[in-house]
Amino acid sequence: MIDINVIRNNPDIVRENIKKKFQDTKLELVDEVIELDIKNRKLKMEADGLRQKRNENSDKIGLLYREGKQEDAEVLKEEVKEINDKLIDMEKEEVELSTKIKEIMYKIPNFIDDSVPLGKDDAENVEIEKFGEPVVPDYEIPYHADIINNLSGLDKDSSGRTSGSGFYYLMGNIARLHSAMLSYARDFMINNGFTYCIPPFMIRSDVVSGVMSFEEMNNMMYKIEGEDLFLIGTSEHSMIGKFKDQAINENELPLMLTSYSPCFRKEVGAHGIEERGIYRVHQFEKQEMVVICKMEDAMDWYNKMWKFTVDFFRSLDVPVRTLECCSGDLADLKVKSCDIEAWSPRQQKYFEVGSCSTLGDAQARRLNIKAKGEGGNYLVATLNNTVLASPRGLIALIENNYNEDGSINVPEVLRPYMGGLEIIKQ
RNA sequence: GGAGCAGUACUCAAGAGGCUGAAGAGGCGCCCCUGCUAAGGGUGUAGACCGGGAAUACUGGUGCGAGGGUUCAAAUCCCUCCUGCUCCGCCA
Repeated sequence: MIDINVIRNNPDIVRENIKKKFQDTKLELVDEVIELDIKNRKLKMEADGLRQKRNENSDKIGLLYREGKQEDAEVLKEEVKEINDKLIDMEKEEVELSTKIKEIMYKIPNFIDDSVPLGKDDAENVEIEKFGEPVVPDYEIPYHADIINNLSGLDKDSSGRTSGSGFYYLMGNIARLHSAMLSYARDFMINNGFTYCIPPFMIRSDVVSGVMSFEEMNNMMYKIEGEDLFLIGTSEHSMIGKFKDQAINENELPLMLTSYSPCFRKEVGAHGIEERGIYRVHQFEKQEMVVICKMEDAMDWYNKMWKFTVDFFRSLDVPVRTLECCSGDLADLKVKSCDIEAWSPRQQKYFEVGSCSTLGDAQARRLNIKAKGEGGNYLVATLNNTVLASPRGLIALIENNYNEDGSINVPEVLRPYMGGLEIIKQ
């Protein structure tokens, strides 16, 4: 969500931004919202004038009553009644107009950063940098689900019976490895100065609509029946929602938070859930990082944040690369975003394990998150990034630490979390 | 889930239909005094959001947990909801 003042004063740069995102069908929204905005302000001026008159008269009525001039008061009462009659329709229109304006403003994409590569869709995302040698062993790496299965670490038959497709039972040392990774990810971020946080796993609809677009909401979020509650798709939702309608003391910025949560996603849309294994699932667990900072610091933080994830995976000896989201693939709220992809020696390509984004002040504007400074309040920037999402991260780890005999090496940093175990084998 | 109480500005808190944008205190700003000291006196300070305006001038509107309602007029009366506290019930 961008500032409507920009549309008032400089609609061309808004149009240009829409074009850069290949959303030409949204161009007409700019003119539409300009027109509605003019109407709205004109109406507000008129209505404010009437309200002023009403307030003045009401005060007078009070005075007249005290002076015992009942009759004069009655005359004024009638006058105010007339004003109120006029206001009924006007106020209804005010609500309609501002609702429409808000709807359109929600649809107009946030300004992308100048550095974002232009492109239509994910096919045009750009590899930025590789970290670590993408090793291809001279033996074949089986499909991740088969590796885990052979180590008695996965039971999808049972989860199918209890919960349907898209769920899993992780078992034994594999389950422990999954938890070890998450614990390590938590400590990794704590050691980098972040504050650990366990948020609510359900949030209300007003928070949901503040942190994501409408389509995302439909495709991702599970709603609790009979309640105004949704299961979170990522802890970013509750972590950003935490600050809804808050004015944070300027000297507390930047807020550096790392949160753990299970994540629930419907995965409706392009890919669906039909994939075998545990790559695309309805439920996973994630260690997330969230930063709230001043707008001018956002880009620095963005660059620090994706680097944390790279460092994290490198500390597990998993080769990764960063893939920058092109303009057309960038969600409407985002200023800039990149995926962290891990190397898959089986597929001999990289696959997504995390995503780092700066939303600028778009989320803050939607949710009314401000900083309290000396010169007044101002909107903050919000950023989020995955440290580790598992089972996806688990898959990366397993493939890259797979031995020809079917066993898996436990990376050194994880051994303290595994009771010293060095290798997982049959 | 049941019962009771409460939600006012940075904080505490008064207010119980109009004279309340909101007493008082703390805090904070400034000034003064001072050997009796984690001190005294004086004085000032009210936010936020949306409009008009070149404007940091001036000005209108909104606003006392949220949303409705009654009224010429609502922090104040009524309804619904949310949140917190206390008690009961239930339960990891």
